[in-house]
Amino acid sequence: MPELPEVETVRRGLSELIVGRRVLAVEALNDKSFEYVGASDEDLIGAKVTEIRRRGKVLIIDLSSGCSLVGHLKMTGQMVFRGGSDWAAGHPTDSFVGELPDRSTRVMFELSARPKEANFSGAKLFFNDQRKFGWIKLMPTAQVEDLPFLQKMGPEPFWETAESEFLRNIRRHPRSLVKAAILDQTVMAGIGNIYADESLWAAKVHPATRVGDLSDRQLRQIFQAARAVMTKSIESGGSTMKNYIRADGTRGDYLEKFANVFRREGQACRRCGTTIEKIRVAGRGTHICPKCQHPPTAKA
DNA sequence: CTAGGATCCTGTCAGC
DNA sequence: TGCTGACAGGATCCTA
Repeated sequence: MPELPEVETVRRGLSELIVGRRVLAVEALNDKSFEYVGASDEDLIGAKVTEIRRRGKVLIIDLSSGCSLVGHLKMTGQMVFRGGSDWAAGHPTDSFVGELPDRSTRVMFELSARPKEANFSGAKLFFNDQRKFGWIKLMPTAQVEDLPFLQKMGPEPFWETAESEFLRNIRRHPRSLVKAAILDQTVMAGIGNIYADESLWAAKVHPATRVGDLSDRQLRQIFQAARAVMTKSIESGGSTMKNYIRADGTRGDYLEKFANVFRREGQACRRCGTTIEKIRVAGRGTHICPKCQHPPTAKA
């Protein structure tokens, strides 16, 4: 699930809540969810959280020990903080608000009080992940950038050079379907299934179009749309506990606030009124307006 | 080298 | 009700 805007929301939330705290204890309830890479518990227990960074969909929690906790939420990961103020972000589920740990909890961190924190009664950070695809690795901070996945990663959408890098990278996949190409993290960092569909709808490009059949102008429009929709999502706060629970107590969906096509099949296109369809492209569920987004066989 | 499909895992939902 | 298969906000590994 979590794509760039959601991971950024996690980063901002955790920055407020855990920077300055020390790690008192860690418990991995699923071995594959927590891995030591050239580091041990000695690099974790007692270390203070100094900064929290993000690269694409990867979260990087720097510690005073010279090591970092590097995490990927994949499809169903979420971070939940409990202690004083409660907070949660990532893939929205009832684990945002239920008692923890629960059956989706994979790793738990016990954290210290901050200086001058009044009435401290414990602080815990939970990494929950229903499908167990996500992971957290403890490793030396200096080695984080050498992770193959980060080495190959394309530009952040907000970098100055992002548009030209995106164009150069995506042109290396002329036979790919454009949806598959923009989901490729080596082309551009941070896009996932939601923002891929939203970007292509905004750029009026059909997701099954081959990259080689698109003009530079169309590719630029896709890039601009992706950056715009992700910016808007970050500003609206991604998916957090706060917007998961409606005022009346029922469960809401933060997509309601900005999605034009994603999970809107059967509803009217906000641009032309045509019924949104759900199809399958590049092995992923894909939402389109069949009128705005011309099929690949038609001349664009 | 690129492109496409299977795969990792749990949970839910539609259809029989 | 109970079973079965499809599918899910991701990325890697394997094959052609």
